Amino acid sequence: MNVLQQTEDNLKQEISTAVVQAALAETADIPEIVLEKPKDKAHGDFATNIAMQLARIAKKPPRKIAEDIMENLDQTKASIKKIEIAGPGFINFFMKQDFLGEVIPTILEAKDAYGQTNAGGGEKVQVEFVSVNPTGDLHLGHARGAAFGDVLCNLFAASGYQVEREYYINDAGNQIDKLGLSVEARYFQALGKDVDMPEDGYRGKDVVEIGKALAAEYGDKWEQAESTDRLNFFKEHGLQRALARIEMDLNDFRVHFDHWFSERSLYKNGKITEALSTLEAANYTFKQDGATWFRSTDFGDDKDRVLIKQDGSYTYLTPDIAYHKDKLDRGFDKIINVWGSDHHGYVPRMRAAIQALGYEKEKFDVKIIQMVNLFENGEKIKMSKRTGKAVALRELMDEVGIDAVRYFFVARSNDSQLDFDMDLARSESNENPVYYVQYAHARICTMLKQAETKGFTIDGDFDVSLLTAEKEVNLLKKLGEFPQVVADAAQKSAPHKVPQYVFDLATLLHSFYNAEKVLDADHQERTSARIALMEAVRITIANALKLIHVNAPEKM
RNA sequence: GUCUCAGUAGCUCAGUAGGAUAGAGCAACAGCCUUCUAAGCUGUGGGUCGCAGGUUCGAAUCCUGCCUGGGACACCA
Repeated sequence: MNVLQQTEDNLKQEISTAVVQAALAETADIPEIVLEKPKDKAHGDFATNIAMQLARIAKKPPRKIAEDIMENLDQTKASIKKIEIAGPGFINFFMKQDFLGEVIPTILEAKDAYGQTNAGGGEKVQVEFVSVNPTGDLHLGHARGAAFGDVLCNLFAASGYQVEREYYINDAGNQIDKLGLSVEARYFQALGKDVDMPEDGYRGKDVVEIGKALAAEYGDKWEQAESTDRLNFFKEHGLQRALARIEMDLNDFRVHFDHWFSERSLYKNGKITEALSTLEAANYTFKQDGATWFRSTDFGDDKDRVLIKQDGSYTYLTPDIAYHKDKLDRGFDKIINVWGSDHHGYVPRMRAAIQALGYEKEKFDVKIIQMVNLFENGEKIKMSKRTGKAVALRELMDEVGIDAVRYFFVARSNDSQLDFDMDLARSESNENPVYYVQYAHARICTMLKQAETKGFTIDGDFDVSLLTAEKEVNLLKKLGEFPQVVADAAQKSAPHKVPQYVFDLATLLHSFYNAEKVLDADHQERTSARIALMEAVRITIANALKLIHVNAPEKM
C-alpha cells in the first residue's frame, strides 16, 4: 500500500550492503540511513548524507566514502538511473523513470484506504481530549483542542494504531454544586422571581437557557420543594443538560467519542481510595497541617501536593490520579491527554503520580494546546459581544462554517498560539486555504464528469509511462508521499502536517491544470493516463480532507 | 522569582532525533481567461532565522546565558 516506502527501503538496503562491501563499517556500526527528498531537482529524487555520518567511523573524508559506496552499489537492483556525489559528500540518486509507476494503480485500488499503513503496529493508544467541565458551553479554546484531538485520533486509526477517544466528565466536586445553584437561580428568574445569582455562579447564557427550559417544562413545581431535594434536582438536570449541549456542539463539530468517563464513578466504585492506598503503601504520602499530601517532589515536581484537604474533601488532583490509574489499568500502551496551555503547570504532578503508582512515565503523554486569538476587521476580539465571555464554538461555526474552523485550527502546530482571522476564514477567495484545497477537488470532479459526457473512457486501461511532463511527475511524487505523511503526523502527534500536505498537493494540481490539458481527443492514450492521474489526486485530496473532517465538495 | 510555549520575509506561519542556495500563503509589483471551473496560474522583489557565546566537517535546529511576548505557578477546578 505504500509504494514509495518500498522503493526507499530497497534503496536503503542496497546502500547498507554497499557500505559493508566497501569495508567502511560493520553492519552494527552503520547509523540509520536517512533518505531525503531534495527540494532542488538537480539533487536527484533521493539523497543521503550517510557518507558524512560515516566519516568518523571509517576515518576517511566523506567524498571518498561516497565514492566507495557508489562503486559497491548494485544499481540495477535498486532501479537507479544515475548517482552523483555532491557538496560535502551527499550522494544523490536519480531513479529510473518507472519508480513512480505503481503510484496510480496503488491509489486507484486502495481508494478510501489510500494513506493507511500499519506503522503503529497495533499499538493501543488512548486519547483523552476536550473533557470540559459541564458548567457551560464550549468556547473557541476548547474547540481547538477538540479539532486537534479528533484529527490526532484519525491519524492513529489510519496508521495502524488501535485508538480510543475518551471524554472525562467532571461531574463531581463543587463546580457541580455551583452549577446547581446557578441553574436554580436562573429557574426562579425564568419564573419571574427576583432572585440573585450566587456569588461565583456561572453567568453564561447557556445556564440561562437551561433555567428557562426547566421552568417551561416543570412550571413552578420546584418552587416550594424542600431545599436539598430542589438543589439535587437542579444539579442533576443542570449537569445532564449542560452535557447534552456540549455533546451536541461536538457532534456538529464532527467530533465523537468512544467513551464518556464519569468522575463520579470513581467515587462509587472505590477507585479513589484504591489509588490513595497504592500511593500510601508505596510511601509517597504524608500528613501535615491536618491534610494528606503527595510527595510529588520525589519525581521532580516543584512542590508537594495536597490530596485530602483539612476539611476531609479531595482536591481536584486526587480523583484525577485515580482516573489515570484506571486508564493505565485498562491496558493501553500509551495514554495521551490534550490539555489547554492554562493547565501546563499540572503536567509534572500528574507525571509524578503516574510514576508513584508504579507505571512507566513514557506511557503518559500530554499535548498542550496554545491559546486562540480571534481577529475581525484587523482587530483582536477576545470576548463575545453577546455573552461577554469567550466566543462560543457554536457562534464560530455559525459565522464562518465548520470546514473553515476545523481547517484553521488544525493547520497550525499545537504549540504555537493561533491567530484566527474571521474575515479570512469567511472569505470565498483564493486567500482562503480551505477553499483553495476544496476547489482543487471540485475541479477534478468537473473534469471527470466532462470526460464522461465527452465519451472518454474512465475506468479503462492506461499507460503510466506516458506521464512524463514535469508537473505530472511532481504530482506522482507528492501522491506517493501521502502514506508516509500520515504515519509521520501520527507518530509525531502533528496533525498540522496534513493540511500542509494537502495544500501543497492542491497547488501542484492547480499548476498542472493550467499547464496541461487533460481531455484531448487527439491524444486518447495520454488522456486515459491523465484521467487516471486525476482520479488518483482526487482520491488523495479527499482522503486527506477526511482525516481532518473537512468536506471535499464535488462542485463549488 | 520558578516552570513552560513562542520569537524565521511587511503580516500569518511551516521547517527543529544537525545537512546542500532557509520555504509557503497573504500583502506589493508585472503578466495570463474565444480552450476541462480565473475560488486558478506564471514571474519579480523581500531574511544579521530575537541577541551573545559554545559544541563540529556542518547549527534556524543541540548546549549555556540574556532580551521580548503569551500562559501557569491554591488545602480552585
